[in-house]
Amino acid sequence: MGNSFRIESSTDGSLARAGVIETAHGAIETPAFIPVGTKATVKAVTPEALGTLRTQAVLANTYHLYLQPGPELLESAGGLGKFMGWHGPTMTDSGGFQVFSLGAAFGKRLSKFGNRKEESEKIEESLPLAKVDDEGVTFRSHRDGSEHRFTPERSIEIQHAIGADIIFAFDECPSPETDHDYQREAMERTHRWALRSLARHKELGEGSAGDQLLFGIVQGGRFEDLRRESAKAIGEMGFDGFGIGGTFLKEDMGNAVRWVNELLPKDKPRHLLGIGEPLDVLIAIENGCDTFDCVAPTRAGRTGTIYTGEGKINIGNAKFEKDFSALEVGCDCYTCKNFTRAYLHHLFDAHEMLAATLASIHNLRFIVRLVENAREAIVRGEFKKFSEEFLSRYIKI
RNA sequence: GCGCAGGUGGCGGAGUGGUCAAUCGCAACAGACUGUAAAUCUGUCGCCCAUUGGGCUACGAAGGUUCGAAUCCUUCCCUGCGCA
Repeated sequence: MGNSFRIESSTDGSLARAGVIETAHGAIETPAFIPVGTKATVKAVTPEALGTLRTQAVLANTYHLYLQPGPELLESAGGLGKFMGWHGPTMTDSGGFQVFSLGAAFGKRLSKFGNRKEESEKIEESLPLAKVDDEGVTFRSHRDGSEHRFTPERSIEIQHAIGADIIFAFDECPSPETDHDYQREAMERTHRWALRSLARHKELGEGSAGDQLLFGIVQGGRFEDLRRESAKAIGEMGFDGFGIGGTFLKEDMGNAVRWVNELLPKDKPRHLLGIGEPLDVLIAIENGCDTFDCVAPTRAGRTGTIYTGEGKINIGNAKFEKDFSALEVGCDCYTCKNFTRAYLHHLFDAHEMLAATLASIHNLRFIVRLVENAREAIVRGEFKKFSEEFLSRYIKI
């Protein structure tokens, strides 16, 4: 596997860098925000619109596509991109995150970020749908309860069938509530799984056309020793790039990412998994990440939260009923150029499907543009200044 | 005019002597959402103070029975259906 990544510029004083990842379906100029299209669709947004808002790649999910419509179907369709009508680069997550979301997090209000305040609300216990052992993970389908088993090998096989340009090693994503001991155990297991993922990838000829890039995933939670150990181990295994996975406390994310990126090989791309609020993206870039995927822009958009330069607004609020200005004045997205806050308010109020589409388009464009601007700033050598200017305006309302 | 069925919080609709400021749904108001179990979830939702809690006014209106009434009785008003 030749190197498919080159750095165009990097800044002094931070780990931020601008580069290009070459894939079989085109280049990704980094840093880049990658929208999530779990089930081979970025919810509510057409591929055409994704192109217009200058999305560079889409990330789908192995677990979901495996359950529906199944890897065989995707393979006969000519691969993920062709199937979904998206002709740019694609990625698939390995299913490792579902170890968490269907496991420890199942039935609880738990996200990638831990809560420093123990909001110990009594949460009704529900049986997890995922169980980890050293060999792999046994899942129960969230759709029909049927039992399925993922191993690192199986995940890679499925990802080969799905055919995304960048695929990920199968990992265990532990809960933010787990302690150092368990984080170590999960990390070590993830390392073993990484080697197995890599081995299976090679056996299969590195992708059907030999052109799938495999990224290894760093774990270690919020613990510095584990993060560094994981970065070192995964970094030496010979992956085409890296994913930074796992969970942390909100305020520790920047550190966790920095610990890792100080040690990962500089000449390979680093993808921060599942991060994507505007502030977090800037922190990630500053600390050396090249790409990030996140459901936040689309999920928030679908549920009425709109990103603006001054922070997030909830468009359903009564105060927007007669606000005939754009969602964000000066925004170059389709939604802002053609519709008003009052109209979006009405669409949400009326539960119209177009609400989700227009809001998702805006939020995606907002964050894609933020990252585009960050890239330009890196190239100019002014990332720090750019970031500070953005932060000074972007207040959490 | 007679007969029957009804009148409950913004709306729909439970409740038919005490644990009822009143199930539930909708609407309203607000919040959350970070590798998507998500076009989802949570909270508030008579009025006034309060942290747990307390006070007040309420189930068409007015009287009455009862220790106690949204629930029982009387009269009145209104609505729907049927018959004249």
